[in-house]
Amino acid sequence: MGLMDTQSPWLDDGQQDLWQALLTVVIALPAALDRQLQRDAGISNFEYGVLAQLSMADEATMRLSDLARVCDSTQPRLSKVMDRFEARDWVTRRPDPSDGRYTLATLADAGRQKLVESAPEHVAQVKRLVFDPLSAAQRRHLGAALTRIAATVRRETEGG
Amino acid sequence: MGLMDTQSPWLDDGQQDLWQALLTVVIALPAALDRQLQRDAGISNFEYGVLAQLSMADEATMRLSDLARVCDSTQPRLSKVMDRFEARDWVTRRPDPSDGRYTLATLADAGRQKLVESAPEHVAQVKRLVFDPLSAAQRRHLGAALTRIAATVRRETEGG
DNA sequence: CTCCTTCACTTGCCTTGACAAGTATTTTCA
DNA sequence: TGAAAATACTTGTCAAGGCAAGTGAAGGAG
Repeated sequence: MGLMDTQSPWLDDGQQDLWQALLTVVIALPAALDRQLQRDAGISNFEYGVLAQLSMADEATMRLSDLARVCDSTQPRLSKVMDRFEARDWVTRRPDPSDGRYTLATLADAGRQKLVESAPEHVAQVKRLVFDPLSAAQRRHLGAALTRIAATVRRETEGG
Repeated sequence: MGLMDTQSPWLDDGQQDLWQALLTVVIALPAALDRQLQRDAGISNFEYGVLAQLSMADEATMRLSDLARVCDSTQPRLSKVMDRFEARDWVTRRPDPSDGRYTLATLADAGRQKLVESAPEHVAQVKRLVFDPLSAAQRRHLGAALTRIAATVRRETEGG
């Protein structure tokens, strides 16, 4: 992480290849996930993530602000998704008894059922697109590198 | 790439970590790039990519359909961006003499100037967020893994 | 106790992007 | 040769998401 890393205003050839591949992945991968979920389950990748995160929480219940953070979402975006989910009885909302400013969201039975229905094909798609092309060693390396980048981007998003 | 890879309907713990990091990167990284470019240059990451791809082409000229493909874009999306660019004299459009169905886009001087102005801070941001956190070996591994995933996703997008 | 600030969430306006239909040009084939 | 199909791009319509302003609740100063 010396000076050279940020000094030259251009990327060298090897960096260009990495960068182009990363651009393709960050653009085309979410689109591919959205297509599969939209086709098979009628929900977006983001909506799936909201259901999945809620399902993993204690009592299947979270504060909306926490849910927004783990879903990499803004509050207005999550708010509108929760409107749709509540209309379909996939979740319930109620004020947090311990602090009326917070809102607690709980995954309802119909929402859990939707998630369980959607999961197998979605997980299979993730494995096809991300895990199957890689060896076990490549997966380890990829995980390590992405974890570092994700941490850096998170710092930038929150603090910067 | 044995049966186990696609058979079980769930991800194991190591896969979960990789997957969560990848989700963060594909969502938060484009957002961080957009913020920087919007703030410093008044353009989106996608618009920067269009200018950059055009600038690298022979004679700074490409068919719109080719440009859309290398930018991972649909045709309507690119069409509207070209409307804005043409209004600012950043590009010119004309029918391809060899086949009037194609449209050739050429980067104009003002467009190249905008790109050159915007590039240093943008490239620095890319280096900060993506390259600086990694060792040289990690960069090689990441590039190899992403190239494989990108190829798989591209096949899915085009053929599937 | 009252007012002000802070905090969490929601609402309204606007831009962006996707999909489908429309237009213009070239190719195909009877 | 002339109508039909294919190709490349543009336009129209609609939903999704970002930002700023609005609402309601909790803490703090006077």
